[in-house]
Amino acid sequence: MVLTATNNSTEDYLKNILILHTRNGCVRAVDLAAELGVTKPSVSAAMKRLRAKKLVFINENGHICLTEAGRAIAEEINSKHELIKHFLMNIGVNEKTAAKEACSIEHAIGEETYARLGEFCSKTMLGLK
Amino acid sequence: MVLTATNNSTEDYLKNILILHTRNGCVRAVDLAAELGVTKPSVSAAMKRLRAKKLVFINENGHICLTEAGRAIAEEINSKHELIKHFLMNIGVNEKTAAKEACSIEHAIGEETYARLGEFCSKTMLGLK
DNA sequence: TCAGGCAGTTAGCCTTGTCTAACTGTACAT
DNA sequence: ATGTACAGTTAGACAAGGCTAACTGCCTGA
Repeated sequence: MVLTATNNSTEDYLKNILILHTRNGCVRAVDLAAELGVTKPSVSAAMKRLRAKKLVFINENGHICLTEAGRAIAEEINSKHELIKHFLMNIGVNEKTAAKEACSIEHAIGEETYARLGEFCSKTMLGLK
Repeated sequence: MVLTATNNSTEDYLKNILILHTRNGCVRAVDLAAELGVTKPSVSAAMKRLRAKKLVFINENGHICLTEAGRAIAEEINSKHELIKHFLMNIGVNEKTAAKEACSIEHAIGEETYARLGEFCSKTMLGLK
C-alpha cells in the first residue's frame, strides 16, 4: 500500500486495465478506449507513458498486461474505489452518483484515510459489500 | 448551491481568494501566489481566465475581488472543504492529512453527497465545528 | 530627484492529455 | 490471392496550466 508517484490519469488507466482483465481475461487498447470514453490514439499514448514507467507491458498476443508495480497501484485504487462507494451508498447517496464520485475521490485519499474509513465503516455500517 | 461548470484550478483560486479576503481584508496577486504555492505569472494568467468568466474583478485599489458568481462558488467549495475535513478528523484522520485531502475531495463531491454527508455528520458525530 | 524595491504583466517555453486524419499490418472470407 | 475489416500507431493540432526571464510602473527613502 505505498504508491509510487502517479497521477489521476495513470491511476485511471491502471484501474481500468485491471477491471477489464478481470472481466474479459485480457485487455486490448480498443476495449480500454471504449471503457474510458477516449480514442485509440489517447490509449496508445497513455500506454507508451505507462510502459516507460514499467507499469504495463504488451504480451506475446499483443494484449495489455499490468506489471507487478502496475497491478499493485491498480488494486490499491480499486480498493479505495469500492470502499468509498460503499461508504457513500451507506450514507444515502444513490449508487450512480456514489460510483461516479468514488472515481474522483479514490485518487485523493491516502493510506491513513483509507485505513480510518475502513475501520469506521466496519464499526458503524452494514457489511462491507 | 448549483455550480456553473468550473474545474479544480478555478475552484482553488476562488476558494483561496475568499480565504485571503477573510483573513486580510483584501487580496493581492502576490499573496494568492504565496498561498497557493505558484508563481505570480500563473496567478496573473489565472485571473485573466477568471475575469473572462466574470468570477473576479479588480477593484479601484488594484485588489482582486470576487463577483457574486465567484463568491457563490468559493463559498460552496469552502463549505465542502470544512465538512469533509470535519468528517475525516472525526473518523481519526490527523488534522494535517484531513486538511490536505479535503482540498482534493472538495472538488469531487456534488450537491447530493454534500447534503448526505452533512446529515450523517450531525446525526453520528460530535458538533459540527 | 532619483535609485531600489516591489507588484503585476508579457513573452516564450514545457508537459500532460486529448483529438482527428491518415497510415500500417494482420487476418479472414470469398 | 486479394479485398475488406479491424487493431494499433504516427503525425500534427489544441487547451490548460505551470514555469522563467524580462519588462513596466509606481512609490518611497535618502
